[in-house]
Formats: sequence, structure tokens, C-alpha cells
Amino acid sequence: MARREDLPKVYDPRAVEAKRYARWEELGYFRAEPGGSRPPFSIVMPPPNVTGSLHMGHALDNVIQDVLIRRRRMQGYAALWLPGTDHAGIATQAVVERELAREGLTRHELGRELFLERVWNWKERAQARIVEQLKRLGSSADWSRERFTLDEGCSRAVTEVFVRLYEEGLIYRGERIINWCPRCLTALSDIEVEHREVEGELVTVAYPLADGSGEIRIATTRVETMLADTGVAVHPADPRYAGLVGKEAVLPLVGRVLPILADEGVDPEFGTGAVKVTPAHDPLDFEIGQRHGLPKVDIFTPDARVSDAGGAFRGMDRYEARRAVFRALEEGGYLRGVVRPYLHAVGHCYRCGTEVEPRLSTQWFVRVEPLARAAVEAVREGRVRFFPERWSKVFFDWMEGLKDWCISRQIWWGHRIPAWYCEGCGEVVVAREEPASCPRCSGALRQDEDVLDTWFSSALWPFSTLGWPEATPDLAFFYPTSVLVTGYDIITFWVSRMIMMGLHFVGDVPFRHVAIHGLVRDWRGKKMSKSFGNVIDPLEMVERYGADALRFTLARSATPGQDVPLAEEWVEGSRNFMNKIWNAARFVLMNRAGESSAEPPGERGLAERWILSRLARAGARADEAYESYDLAEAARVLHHFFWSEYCDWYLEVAKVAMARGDGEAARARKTLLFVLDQALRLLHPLVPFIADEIWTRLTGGETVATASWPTGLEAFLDPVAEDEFETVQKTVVAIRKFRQDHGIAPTARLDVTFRAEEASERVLAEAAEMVSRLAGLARFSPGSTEGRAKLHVRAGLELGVAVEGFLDVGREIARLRREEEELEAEAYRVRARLGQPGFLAKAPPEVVEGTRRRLAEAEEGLARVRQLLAELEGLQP
RNA sequence: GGGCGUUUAGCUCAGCGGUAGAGCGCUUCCCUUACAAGGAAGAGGUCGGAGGUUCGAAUCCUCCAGCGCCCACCA
Repeated sequence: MARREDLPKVYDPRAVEAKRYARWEELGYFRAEPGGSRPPFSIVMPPPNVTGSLHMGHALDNVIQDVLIRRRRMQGYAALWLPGTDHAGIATQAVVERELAREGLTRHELGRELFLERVWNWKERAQARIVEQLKRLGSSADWSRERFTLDEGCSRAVTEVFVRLYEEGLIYRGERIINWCPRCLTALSDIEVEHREVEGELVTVAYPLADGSGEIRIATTRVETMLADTGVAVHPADPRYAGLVGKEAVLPLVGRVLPILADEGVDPEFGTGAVKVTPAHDPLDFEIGQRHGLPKVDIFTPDARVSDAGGAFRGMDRYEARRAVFRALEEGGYLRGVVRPYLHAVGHCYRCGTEVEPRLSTQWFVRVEPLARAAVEAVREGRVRFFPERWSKVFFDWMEGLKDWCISRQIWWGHRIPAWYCEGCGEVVVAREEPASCPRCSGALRQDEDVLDTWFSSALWPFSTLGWPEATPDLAFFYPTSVLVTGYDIITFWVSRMIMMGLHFVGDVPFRHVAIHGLVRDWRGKKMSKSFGNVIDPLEMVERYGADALRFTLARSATPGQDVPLAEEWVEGSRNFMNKIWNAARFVLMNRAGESSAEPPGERGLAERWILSRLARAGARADEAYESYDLAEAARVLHHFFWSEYCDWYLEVAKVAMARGDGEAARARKTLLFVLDQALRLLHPLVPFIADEIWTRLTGGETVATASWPTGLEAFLDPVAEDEFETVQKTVVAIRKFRQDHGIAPTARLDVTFRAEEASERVLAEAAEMVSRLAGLARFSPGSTEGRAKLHVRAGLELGVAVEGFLDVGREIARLRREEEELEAEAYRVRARLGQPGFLAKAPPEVVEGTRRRLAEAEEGLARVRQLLAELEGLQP
């Protein structure tokens, strides 16, 4: 008996999503345990920053991961998706400082302890919000394992790594030129600096020679730093200056005597070929200074104002000082030639956009070169594979010329550097636990005030979250993780460093695959940003259209490695697809007569064989796409299968069978149920909520989330059925088109005969009822087409429509003319190909054969169409 | 200054060596008992340009152009 399914006509995600997610969590489907017979599959979530809430980029990243993990879970893997969040040092601190500023406070007024309390407070709120948002998206992460980069375990891993690297000589403290942000008041690593083109001026300045014999001209874009010059350099092979090397120049405005020296680092082609050397304010000058033992004079304060060392210019910021020094040089008569406008790249802080100041400073560094070698080798050997492969090039390029990594930051929010300084003897102690006193002199110790670069802890994420440095069962089972899913924008920041650290400390790569995705953009390819006003908020989309609709939209656009354009109307389109799935399911469930969806009927008609074969193809293609991280392709394949094949054709055909109420009805129902069941499984990773809602109603099972992934579908492949059904489709479409062309009412039941060669005739005779119903016919039977409007469907198949009064001869002629033109073009193309010299000899036989068949079809069709035209034209007055 | 990506239907994108595809938009018809968030039938591309390889190129190679991105201590 038919079970009455009372489903609303319109799918309502709100009524489904929260309920389903709660149930998944309650039943613990997302928990993964190490050991056992299930093979491991693991993904460690790139931790969102606790600066605020989730944006569309996070949604994309997490949807991709969720799709991958859900499929593996269904395939029987012990599938672990380990979630967490990142403390995001500078960024989070900046957010909280901004909040303080609104209260008229600074972090210094609050003090370190109170300030950190506030940041922790902020973190709790942001983290809760982020987790909530991830859940709304349907993320099937194992929340029992949720981690935070500053939690106890991760912090322990950070300390351990720091201490070990220090002991191995791979971490050191030293005075170097670093990138300094005068606004954030901290050092930055090289990759935290963004280069932007800036309009500057190239100024030529004359430095008088000390012996009064003339002058040497230098070119610079930063005249203000001349206050800190301690030398002048030229290229050793530059003949213009050969006589000056070894002499001395006098620094204008300051009066300091500067040695003129030769150094390979100077480019004789640039400017005048002579440069001022400012070791404290320029990285190249620093190196030249080192090589020649020049003193270093620092003329800036941390916020980039001229310090006391800058004499008359003290107190000015760098830009004021630039103008002032320029004027002073001008007044002193030191300028030569013209001041040239000059476009050049200047470093900016990637967090706040302030121009970075190269600054002499004592910081902690990681010597990355030895670590990098192993990482490059691992990728080269394929132990880590990038998808798409070309992104490995970005990795290699960056790893090549790596300089040491500055890891200390002059902020408070982060992992405090585990180094202590003796106030008595100056000893530096690096230790896992705070030492009671100086091991050398027993003096009092003071801990380093600085914290570590956020990316330092991020680099350890794949193993710190699994319990390292303990040898935990999680680490043994789930490491290396299976795949890292992330955007191409952090390959250098993060991916490469994880590989280095994983190899060094765990002895194996952190992940076998890196699935790279692009950045989410708006519909015209523009970056989403608040100032553009083109931001689409994921939560808003979820509320308006449902999580599945958003997920499907993102997946469908996410071609591997390419940017992902997004527009609200596309989410709407996906919502429509969800509604389609819902209503198809509603139909299937309403018509069910107690059958199970577990298997297809043993006895199958043409349509059954066709849809099962199409299912098998869709399954295979989706699988292949999923395996190569091409979610866009998987989504497209499944969308097409479900909508254009299952709904548009099979469902309509099944109605015909069900109307008969005999054995055909039962096998149609069984097929509908089975294919729906399989399709829902294939779709579940992409659209988990609706798939689960329907699947549980369909099967009575607990959840599709842990149901088995479809396998063995290839047994249903049936090329003969596909070909025969195509004949049916073409026939139906030809009649519908005829009806449309002649404006025949949809309600008019036509009488159609067909004449076909044997194979097609058999197929159509069997499918007569199907065709009648789909094309709205009163009768569809084999027989003569004489005296009827003749439709050419394909070679050897012609239909005759009884037209009675309503055939418009003029229109029919026009229709046939179009057909004639198309066939002519086709015949021409194919004949041209066959006539190409060498084609017959060199093309593969099956291609030649196919081409000949096409020509035969086209010619036959053309002959027939022309004949019909002649007949009709005879009818015209 | 290097490098990468991209250029295919009005829009956003697939296809990457053998008959040009999808979604959205557009046109016409239809509220047919799963769905009007729908159904049916259509219109619409010399696949950025120029060479080359090949029997055959949107697809491979070279060059050029436009757009976008990444890297870079020529001050």
C-alpha cells in the first residue's frame, strides 16, 4: 500500500538544516577514532583567524574540505577532519587595540596582563561565532578535537620546536635589517611585506671629497636617510670612479667623513653609479657595511620619526624629514641635475598598509636553508603533490632564494619567546620551563618580551593538533594527513613552512596532497572588499537560500586552482536545484508502493536500462572528479544527471509506466527509488542536508552520512540501451518541435505514424506508449507516412504527422529549408574532411568510419528533405 | 626585471587533438495531478590576433596583444 508522504511543495532548508545537524552531532558521526580496521583519511582544517567572523573564502575552503571528508567517510575510511582556530597575532591584537581606542585607551595604559585578558575575551566570542558559522555550513568536523593555536598543547609544541631548533643552531638571535612596521611597531618577515608601486623622486646629490679635489655624486630616492650615511660605494670595475676608491667624502649637512669604497653590490648602470651607504636603513647597505666594517647609525625612532641622532631634523616623521633634507640640500647647493619622478616598489605592512621601514634591530631568526632543502626534495619526489600540479612551481620558486625567517614580533598576543636574559651576566637561556635563575651566575632572569610570528605556530599545525610532541595514537594513525585544502595565497606563508617543520620534527611530510583553490570574487571577477561594497556574506546566503544552495554554488564554481566568482543569483539557481531534488523525491515517495530503494528491478525495460546506464556514467565521472579535487566537475555532472536525465526524462517515462499499473509500474517505481537513493549518496558530500533529509525518509535508515558510497555501478553500463533510448528522445523532440513550429496547441492529440528501418522500428514499436505520452499523441504506430507531414528524424527514420486542417504549408517549407541548410552545411564539412589529402591513410579507422557514416546520414537526410520540399512546393499556388 | 594565470554564446565559466558545452539572461508556447524556484521548443559563438606542427587544432608549439595575479634589496 502507498505510504502517504506529507511533504511541502517547496523545500524549506530552515525546517531541515538545524535539525539534521543537531542529530549528526548527537549521534557522533563526525568523530573519528584511530586504529581499527578502517583506513585513515585525515584533513586538518586551516584555522580561521579569531579576528572576526567567517567570510566567503572560509566558506569555500571549508565546503571543499567537508565534501572530501564526507565522501571518504561514506567510503568507509576513518575520516578525521580536525577543526581549530588561529590566534592571528598582529591582526587580532590590532582589532582589540582598535576597540580600546574607542574607549580612549591604549594597550600600554592597560598593561600586558589586562590587555591579554581582553584579547582572550575577544577570542572566546570570535571563536564561538566561527564554530557556529562552520556548523551552519554543514561542516562535519570532529568538534571533540577542536584546537586553538594558543591552547596548551599547541603552545607546548611551539616551545618544543623553538628549543630544539635553538639547540640545533637553526634558531639564533642577531642584529639585522628587518622589515619594521612603524604603526604596528613590530618586525615583520619578508613575506609579510607587500610591494606596491609608489611615485617617488630620484635625487642626485653631490658629496664633496674630503681633500677638496671635487665631489662624488650619488642618486637616491630617500634623501632623509643620508643623515645616517657612513660610506659611499661604487662598483670595483667602474672606470669612472677607479681613482676615488680609498678616498673620503664629506657628508653634506652632517659633516661626517665617509670612506669611498668599492663593492660588487653596486650597480654601475643605475643613477650615477655611486651610492650612499646607510647600513642601518637599507638591507643592501647593511651588507655592504658588514663587508667593509662601516659603523651603523640609526636615525629613526620606532615610529619612524627622526631621533636625536638626526640633529636639526629630530622629531620629524620620515616624509617631513625627506622634504626638509631636500630643502636643506638645495639651499646648501648640493643638488645636481634634475629631480626625476621615479616609480618604484616600496614595501608595505600586509596588515595595516603602512610603508615598511627597513630597520636595524635585534631579532630572532630561523635559519631556513637546511629545512628548505628537505622540503623541496619531498615535493620533487612527489611525496607531497600539488593539485593542480602547476602550483608546485610557486612553492619551488619561493623556496629557492630563501633568506632567514624573522620570527620575533614586538606585540603581546602570541606565544612568548622561551628565552630569558640574565640581568647579571647577560647570559641567554632558552628553555622549555622558566629557569629559576641564571645557570651561570645565579642572577635574576627576565623573559624576552616578544612573541613569535603567528605563522611559526601555524607551521606546526598538522602535528601539534595531533598531540606532538607526545607519540599519541592520533599522530601515529592520522599523520601524515591525506590532503591540505587551501588557497594559493598562502602557499608561501603556510604550506611550505608546514612541509619544512613536519619533515624536520615528525620525520614525514605533513600531508600527501595539497588541493589548491582560488579566491572568491564577485561576478565580474573583482576581489570582494568592504570598500567596494561587493561582499557577499555566507551566513546571509545560508539564511536566504540554505546551506546546501550556497555549498553547491561554491562547489560548482570551484575549478581547481582558479578563482571562484560568485553572485547571489547563482545561489538562487542552486536553491532552485535543491527544490528540484526535493520535488522529484516528493513524487517518488508519493508513488511508492512499499518497494525498497536497495536495488533495481531484476527485469528492466529500455528506459530502466537507460537511466541505470546514465547513473553509472554519472557516478564514474563524479568519482573521477572527486578524486582529482575537481568539485566543479562533480557538481556539474550530478546536476546534469539529476535534472536533465532523471527528472526530465526518466521521471516522465516512469509516469507512463505507472499509469498502466501492471508489472511495468512496479519496475518503474523500483527504478525511481533505486536511482534516487544512489543519486542522493553521490550528492550528499555536496548537499548534505537535503540529501540526508530525503534519504532517511526514503530508506528509513539513520543517515546517509555513513551510508556506503556507490560502487559497482559500472555493471549497469548499457551502450545499446543508451543508443536506443536516444532514438526515442529524438523522436519525441522532433514531434514537439513540429508542434511548436506550427503553433499546434499542446492539448491537440496528434496522430503520428513512423517508417523506420528494422532496428529503430522495433525500438519505437516497443516505446510507442512512451512516445505518445511524452509527445502528446493520440496514436503512434508504424505505417505509411503518405499524405502526412513528414519529419526526418535520423537516417532511416521518418515520422508522418496527420495534420488535417492545421498545417501551414508556408511555415512547413520554411522549417524544411532550415533543415536543408543545416544538412547541407554538415555534408559540406564532412565531405571536406574526407577529401583532405592523407585523411583516409592517416586517421584512425574508427574516425574514418564515423566520418563516412556522418556523410551518409547527412546525404540521405538531405535527399529526403529536398524531396519533401519538392512535394510541398507542388502544393503551393 | 622575472614568473604564473587568463582571453570560448549577452554575463560567469567548463571543455584542452577528432560533429562547440553548462548555468544565468533572452525569445515563443504552456499553471499537463513532483516542482511556475517549473515544463516544452528555440535564438545566440569565424573559441583574443598572427604564424607553425598535424590527415585534422578551441585543444599542442612560437610570437604578439589585452586583462588579472605573484615574486623581486637597482638605491
